Amino acid sequence: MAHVSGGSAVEQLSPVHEALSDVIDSEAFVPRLLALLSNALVWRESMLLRGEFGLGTNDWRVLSALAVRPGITATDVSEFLVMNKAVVSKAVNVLMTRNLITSTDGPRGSRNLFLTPPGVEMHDQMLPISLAGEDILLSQLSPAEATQLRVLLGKLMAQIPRLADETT
Amino acid sequence: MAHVSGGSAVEQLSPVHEALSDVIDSEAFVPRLLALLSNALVWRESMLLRGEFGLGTNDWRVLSALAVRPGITATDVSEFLVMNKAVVSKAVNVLMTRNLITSTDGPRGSRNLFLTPPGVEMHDQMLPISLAGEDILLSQLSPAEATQLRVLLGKLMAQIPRLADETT
DNA sequence: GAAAACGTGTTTACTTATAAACAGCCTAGT
DNA sequence: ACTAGGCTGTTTATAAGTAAACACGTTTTC
Repeated sequence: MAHVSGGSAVEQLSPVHEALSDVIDSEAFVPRLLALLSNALVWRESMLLRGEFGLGTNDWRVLSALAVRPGITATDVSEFLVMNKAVVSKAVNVLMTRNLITSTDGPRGSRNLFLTPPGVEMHDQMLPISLAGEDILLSQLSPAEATQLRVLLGKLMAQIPRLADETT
Repeated sequence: MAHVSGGSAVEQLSPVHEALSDVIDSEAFVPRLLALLSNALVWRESMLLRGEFGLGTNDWRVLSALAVRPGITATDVSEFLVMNKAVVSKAVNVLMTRNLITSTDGPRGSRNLFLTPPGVEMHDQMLPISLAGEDILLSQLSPAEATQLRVLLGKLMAQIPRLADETT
């Protein structure tokens, strides 16, 4: 082991601490697994959508929201997708410019958003790409396992409010 | 339903398309669940660590890597944590400035990184916060379920290379 | 009916992430 | 020895995300 110059250093933690912190970056630490999986999915989707359609993941998310909930407002999209208002605003701008969505004036200065026919076409082309991500990820799971995974993740989702509470 | 002004719009997709795209933002779509869970965890950890110690999640990640692998280089940390080189470089800078880590000169102009005693102390204070995130998330799972979750996520992890391959 | 409060969406300033270019150093080959 | 290439880690430029401030119009409230 190299000589330590310019200050004291610790080359070995106590066994207890090492055992604990070993977990953090191991394959057993769920938060790390979730982060790596999510990052890989987003990265893939971003690459494919940008490359083939010149749209970002946020644009795609908004487009997909309007496919399911035609006529909702930007604020609704923001809540529905758990997405920042500014991000939605920019995505709406992009989609408007490319004539993929239109809007009608709603109450209180709001605007109801709709897909245009080209928007529907674009949506139909993007959707399979997005769905394929899940297919690839789950391809080694049996149907029963896939179901169980969703059940377990659902239970985890229920704990999100407790994570947020802790910071207050 | 409001009148559509300034262009044609589509208020309703075909049943087939609607049924498909409905999945994307539903509780059954695994990529979305993973993203929401991961974001919530990172958000919580970021808030707590920044608030209590003035360090970001990247600083913490690097610190934890050095606790498990004392003496590794910045490049090693980058690979170990699947983290951008630039991010590691900045984190190392922060940690150096605060005397939480030291370095010794290694081969080829590399530097071996070590925790200092204050770094170990900081690590011991931060670790429980990080571990608590997982505890909260898994708190409604039985031990058997928790194990199964890790197994399933492990199978998903094995598919990450296939996600990356698709973009080439 | 004027003033305050609210809800809409946009803009701004700031932070963070990403990838490519870069400079320095060592090694290897000729 | 001297050049070419391959490492290290840093810097830079660009893109993306975040939160607060903002402007505008519409309700309320007195």
